[in-house]
Amino acid sequence: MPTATWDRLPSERRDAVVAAAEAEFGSRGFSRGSLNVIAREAGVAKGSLFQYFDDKLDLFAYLSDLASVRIGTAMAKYNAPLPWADDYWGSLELSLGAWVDHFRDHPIDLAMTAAVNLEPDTDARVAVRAAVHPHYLVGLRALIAWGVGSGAVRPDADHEAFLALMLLVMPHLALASNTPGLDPVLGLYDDPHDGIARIVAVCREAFGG
Amino acid sequence: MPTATWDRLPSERRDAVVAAAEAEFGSRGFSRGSLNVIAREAGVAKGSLFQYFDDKLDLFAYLSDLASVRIGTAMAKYNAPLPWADDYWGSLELSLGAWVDHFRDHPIDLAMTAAVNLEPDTDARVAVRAAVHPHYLVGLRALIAWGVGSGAVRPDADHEAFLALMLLVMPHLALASNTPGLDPVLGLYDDPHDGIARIVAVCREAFGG
Amino acid sequence: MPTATWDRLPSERRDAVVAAAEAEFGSRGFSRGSLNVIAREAGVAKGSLFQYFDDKLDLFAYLSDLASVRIGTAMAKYNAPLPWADDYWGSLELSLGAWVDHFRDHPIDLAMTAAVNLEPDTDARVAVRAAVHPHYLVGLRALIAWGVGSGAVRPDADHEAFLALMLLVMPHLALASNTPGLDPVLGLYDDPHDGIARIVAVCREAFGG
Amino acid sequence: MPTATWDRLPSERRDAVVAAAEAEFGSRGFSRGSLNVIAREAGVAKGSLFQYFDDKLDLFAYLSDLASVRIGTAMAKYNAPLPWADDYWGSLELSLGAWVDHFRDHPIDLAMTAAVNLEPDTDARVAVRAAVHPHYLVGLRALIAWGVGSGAVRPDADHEAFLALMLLVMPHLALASNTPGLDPVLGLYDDPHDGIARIVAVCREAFGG
DNA sequence: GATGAATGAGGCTTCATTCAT
DNA sequence: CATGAATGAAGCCTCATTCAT
Repeated sequence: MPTATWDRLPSERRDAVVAAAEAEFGSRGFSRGSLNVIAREAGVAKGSLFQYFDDKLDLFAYLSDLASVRIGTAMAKYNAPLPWADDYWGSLELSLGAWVDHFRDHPIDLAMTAAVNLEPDTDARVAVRAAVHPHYLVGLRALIAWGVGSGAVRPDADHEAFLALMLLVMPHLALASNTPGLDPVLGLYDDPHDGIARIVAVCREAFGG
Repeated sequence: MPTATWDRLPSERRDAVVAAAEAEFGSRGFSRGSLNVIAREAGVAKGSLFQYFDDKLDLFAYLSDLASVRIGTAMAKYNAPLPWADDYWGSLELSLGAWVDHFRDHPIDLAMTAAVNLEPDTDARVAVRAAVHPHYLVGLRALIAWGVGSGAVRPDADHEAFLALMLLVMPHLALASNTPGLDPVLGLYDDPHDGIARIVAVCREAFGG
Repeated sequence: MPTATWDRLPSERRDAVVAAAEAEFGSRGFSRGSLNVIAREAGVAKGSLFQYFDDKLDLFAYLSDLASVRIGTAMAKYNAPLPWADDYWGSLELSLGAWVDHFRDHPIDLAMTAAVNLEPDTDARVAVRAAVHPHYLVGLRALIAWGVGSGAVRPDADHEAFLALMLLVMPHLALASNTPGLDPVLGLYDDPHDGIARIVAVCREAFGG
Repeated sequence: MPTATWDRLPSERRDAVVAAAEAEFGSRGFSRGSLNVIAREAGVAKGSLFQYFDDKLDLFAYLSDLASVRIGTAMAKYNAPLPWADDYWGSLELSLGAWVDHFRDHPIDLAMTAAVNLEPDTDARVAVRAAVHPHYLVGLRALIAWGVGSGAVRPDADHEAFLALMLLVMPHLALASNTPGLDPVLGLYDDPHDGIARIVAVCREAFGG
């Protein structure tokens, strides 16, 4: 989505734009975020942004993409050494714990996730999620496949429903564990790991062998 | 919340403002909705709106409140005649179907739900959810109690997790069934009722007797 | 086309906006004319212009309308005392002379006529001419009817072609008589009245009895 | 006019620039035409355009020149085989028909004609017409001379007025036949050839033998 | 208590031109 | 001689809010 010009840019310039845009969109969301502010903070002319990206949405989609790749990479690294074959549900619990910790430690990723999931403009929300969903789906399908392979997930369980559930739960987990007041029931903000354990237990009942 | 002036107003005037505001916010969302349009459609001076409400957000919060009462009442009416005792999971499926249909038929309620759940300003989001969650929780706790009472929900199941799940799923169901692109897995937008059936089946596996 | 707000405005404010807009559009044309400049020169907030007119084109169309009414009124006054019945072609010549003199004496009308006829943006040009043509046509049809009534114009002449010719010739006359270099043949800029006489003679040959 | 660099250029490069520029100005007009687009379509760096031409207007003037030569050549070719001596007015009608058709089939020539005739900047308009008028006049004087020679045009008719009329009518014919809304009387846009016939008939009455 | 005109900052986007490489 | 990134002024337009009447 960025233009060829963007790719040829010196990396300091790219970094300045990315940092300014993440800060702005992270704190004000997509539709309230301002390109004026981004350009000013990045020390870049307003017009330059339009040499790099088609429009505001294009820039935001690019940042969403960056964030989801970053998140995906981190999670892959967390997931790799886990004993999925031996203890699938335990591994899932550890993985979701790492997921929550990642967002605690990477406020920019948290902010971008919030911006993507909370965008109030319908069109923008749909567009941006369409860009991000595939990334999530790839990772989640693999995760479910491991469960099926190891026998921990019943072959006749509704795997797509499992997928849909995770797609709904994971962003919620990220946000609710790091923002007070979003989850009045499980207390995710105060102690995410207990809530995670209970959620995994539910999944095990529903989809386990 | 509305000023004293608002309460002293002739009810036709109040109704005109509410109708115009719901139509505008319902079709364009909160941030894109325009007070100019609302005033014009209500046949009221722009300045008058500011004698009734502190600002745009205040007006919107008032409408949110109206909507959650309206939604709660409608659902209570839907739920009352269902055979919860005889067929709990079937009733739950019917109830969620009615839930989705309600939002399909009441775009204003949909818009309010979207705005409440998608508010990008963290503080505002937390505050507005704090106001709305209790309404939901009351209804959902009752619903779960019926399940336990009828034996359909296992006594030793994690009832709080069930509650938390429903609190997450229901707004998602309302939005994803009525907005394209939010659910890439179950196809809720194209055929909500199939997705609902699968979700209920998952709950039954997880919490059923 | 102006809003109701415009009509309720104090006349000094209206006059200021009209004067600024005529100066700007007259000197720079429609598409190069700037609303920023107009607002600044009129001593009015940028946003106010949009309370008075739907958009830039709406404002320009209004000014065109004003100018054509002004021109039409002036011409009607010139035409009234002329001896159309006794000496049609002589009267036509005098009338066209007055037409040219009017634009010499009213540079704003000249500038607006230029702006309407020379607008380079196709859509704007079409829209603006559509607003102005009817005014011209009413006057010209009357003028031709007098010729037919007096017997000076042959009943079987192509009256519509006469009309089309006048519609083409008159703006050209106005511009070419008051701008050097537009008419390299008849010398309208140096001595409009000789050129007019020759044009009327052509019409007499073509449409006369 | 082009720089010396332009003349030293490989002809493919020149052709690419000319083709891209004609396409852009042809479809979007002078003021809305974009040098960015031209450079991109021509496969040439933006900066290069400024090594070939002083500025946007210089490039456009060059294209205008190309176009008027092209138009003149095309019309000479159309006119040559027509039976001017035997049927002057019929030939004129055919010639004007071909004129209109040429512009229908060559939108770039149409755009150039529009830009030349509609240039809103007074000085630029005068200058560019001064460059183009001589081309027209040579052709038109020849055309009128044929009429006089064949006896179709009265020797004592006002030949200069005929010339001036054609100079006014021909660009109008080109534009009005190919742009809706410019001619509300004769319907040139819908059926140019009927309008042309009526115009020629008028000329015949006015100047014919 | 109602009105509605005025405000003006701010929104996104375009583009001819420059100039260092 | 070609390149193309950077510029930044300027474009039109929106809108919540104020305040004098």
